[in-house]
Amino acid sequence: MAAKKKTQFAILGLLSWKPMSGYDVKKLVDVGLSHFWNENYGQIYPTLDRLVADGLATKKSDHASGKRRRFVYTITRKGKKAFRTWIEAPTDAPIVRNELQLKFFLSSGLPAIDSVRLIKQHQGAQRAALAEYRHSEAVLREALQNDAVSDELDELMTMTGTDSQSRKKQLNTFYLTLRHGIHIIEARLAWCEEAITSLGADLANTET
Amino acid sequence: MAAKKKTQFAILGLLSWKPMSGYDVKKLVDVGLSHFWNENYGQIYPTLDRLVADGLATKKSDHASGKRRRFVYTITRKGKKAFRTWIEAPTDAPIVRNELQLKFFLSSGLPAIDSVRLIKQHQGAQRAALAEYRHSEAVLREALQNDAVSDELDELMTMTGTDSQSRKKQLNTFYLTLRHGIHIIEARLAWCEEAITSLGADLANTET
DNA sequence: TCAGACATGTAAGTCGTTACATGATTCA
DNA sequence: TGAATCATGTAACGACTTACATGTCTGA
Repeated sequence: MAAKKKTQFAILGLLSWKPMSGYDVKKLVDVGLSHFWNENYGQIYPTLDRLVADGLATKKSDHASGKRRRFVYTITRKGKKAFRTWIEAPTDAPIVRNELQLKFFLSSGLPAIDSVRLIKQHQGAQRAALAEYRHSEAVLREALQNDAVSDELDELMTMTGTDSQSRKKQLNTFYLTLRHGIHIIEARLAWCEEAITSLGADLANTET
Repeated sequence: MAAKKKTQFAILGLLSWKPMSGYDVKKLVDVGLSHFWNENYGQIYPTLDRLVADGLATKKSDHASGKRRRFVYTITRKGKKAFRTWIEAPTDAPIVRNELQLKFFLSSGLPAIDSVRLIKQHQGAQRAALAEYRHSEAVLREALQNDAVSDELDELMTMTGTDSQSRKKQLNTFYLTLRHGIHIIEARLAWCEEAITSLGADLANTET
């Protein structure tokens, strides 16, 4: 029939940390999961309502005291159970749609110089991403070593609802998740170097 | 409104090598692009018809001489132009949906031992994939060095319609594409090691 | 003969993106 | 006062997956 409703579990997992709104969900996904996951409002709000319909979460208006209207979703016991079941179920292999690789593969009939141009653009984007990740890595590493979070991190920790006991564990999870992103980007950059060298040799052979 | 019709260009790119059927398209995608792309029949056949409707390809019955019924699609001049335009257009960043990373990130509230189990399963799957890739790598490397393709490869080269002049270039593209997959899998495995070590230290700290 | 590969297609349902629509609050 | 951020949602349109449906040919 159809796919696996992973959006539901992703949101359920975030709610298992702390009750939050659709807006909070979006922000946390963007900040914490962006290099291997993404969700958008068009998915999030309907999914939250569905979670409620399925009894996995409850919806409460948090509109009091002259504040903005805001709906906070809280995971139920049934929701926690469903989340645990999902965690323990077999995990699908990573799904990747890499347009650069697709273009590179398909453009084998074109001059090598075109492929090199393609790869160099990609290389630039990956280097920029790496620089950002390296910054976050430094911030997290410092927090882990000094056992004290910076202002920058404090907001994130508040959003996740982490209490002080589990803070270090949560930080380490963030750190390791980021390390995964760094490993992947470095792998892509290593490939760029290798491919450019290989195609450069081609160019030298055919053009001299 | 909606997404970018990359399936169309992926198929167009394959047709730019050689006229082929929907079945051929599926096989080539599975063999050559599987670690960074996938298509299925439910996409392929409608897309091929759409390509024809848009004047980017033509459809011919290849049903003669007691053979099976078979429809072969041929790229048109307009199709080639559209393909070139796509190649030269800005390339989207890779899109990844990594369920393992998602689970790992979300399960930070669970005991470290659960995370370790999760990662070890993933590690096993990645090791198996690496072994397969290593085999293909050896086959391709040999073909490149000896300038002679094995039987195993010959079928692939026939499918792609490569003539003898561009054969070496085509082989090198296959090789580099595969190298990308190997870089990525190695990065994932390196992360697994790192994460298990880190979580192992946690376990030692909290359980002794 | 019979399994496996060849070959084409549809139906149903979900996923996912983008644009649109609307409005409140905060802070410089 | 006006830009940025907070906040919620819908509509339209593809994209994507899976199961189903059907039939042929080849080679062990």
